[in-house]
Amino acid sequence: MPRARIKDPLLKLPGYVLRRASAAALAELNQRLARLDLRHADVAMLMLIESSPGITQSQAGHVLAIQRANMVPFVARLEGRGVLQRRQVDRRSQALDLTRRGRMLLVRARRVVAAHEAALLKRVPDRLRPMVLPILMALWNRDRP
Amino acid sequence: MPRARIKDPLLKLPGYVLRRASAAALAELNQRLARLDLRHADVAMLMLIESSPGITQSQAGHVLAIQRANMVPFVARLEGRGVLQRRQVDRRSQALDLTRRGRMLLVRARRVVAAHEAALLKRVPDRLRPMVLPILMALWNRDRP
DNA sequence: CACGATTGCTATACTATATAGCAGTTTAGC
DNA sequence: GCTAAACTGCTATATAGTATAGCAATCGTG
Repeated sequence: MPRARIKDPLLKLPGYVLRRASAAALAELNQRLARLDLRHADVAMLMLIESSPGITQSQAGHVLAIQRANMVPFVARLEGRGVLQRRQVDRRSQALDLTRRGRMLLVRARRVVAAHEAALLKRVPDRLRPMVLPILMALWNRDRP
Repeated sequence: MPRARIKDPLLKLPGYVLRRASAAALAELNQRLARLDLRHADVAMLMLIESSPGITQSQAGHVLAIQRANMVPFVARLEGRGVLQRRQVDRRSQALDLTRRGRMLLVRARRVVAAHEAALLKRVPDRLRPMVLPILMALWNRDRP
């Protein structure tokens, strides 16, 4: 006989469920991206640079909430991989651009991300689906784009 | 003149916003808990043990998604702090129980968590609020409790 | 022009999470 | 009952993500 089923007393706490949902989704996404040898943050960066070519390193860090210090090895890795290149915009700022290779990789990465996002949304009942993004944005406290 | 405002092209992706919202909420909670010298995982553990006294270490790890290997220093720290105690239930399993000190700390921690959760929900417009938990549970893929 | 703010960087540290393997123990199937 | 499989706690180790402090050079503004 299996021991009495343990109940998770935290399931009523939105903050807790938010964390668990995020962790699960992130792990899933990273697994999907593994075959492109990418992590979720890489794709976020590529998409951001594509959207704002020539964005500076510090601006990118600001948008993605990556600290200056952590941007250094992060960008260096992507540059070393040949998916982005840095360009001196003045004598302290580095502008970032996708390389041809980066753009091609991004095409594939975007497909993976799209599949992931679709899978996520599909778990939500139809009637609730339109509320997903507004609620997440509100929880993020980022209603103003 | 300020450079053209950079737009975050990821704001339409629920998975991305989920991650950002989770990270922001978690940082906020940990800050609130700092004055009790607790982290979010500590409180989760305390609440779980309170809800299921005598739960074994491995069961607790299973519910909270903490791996066996990582449970060891985690539980040791809480035990060293005198908020929980371990009890040998058979010759391999450790049952966990709150100490008196643990129960008293939990009372205060729960107030902090409640304030945090309330603050989270308050950011969501009234009409959407009832959908928060169902949506997060669905995204977690954990509809079945 | 001078001062404060910004940028990229190094070094470092801490948290969270993950894997592999081990010894002892319990459970389940035969 | 005995053996094989599964489980438990543990050590050791590795990686990812995040955080702080401080530095030198540079830029923007008053």
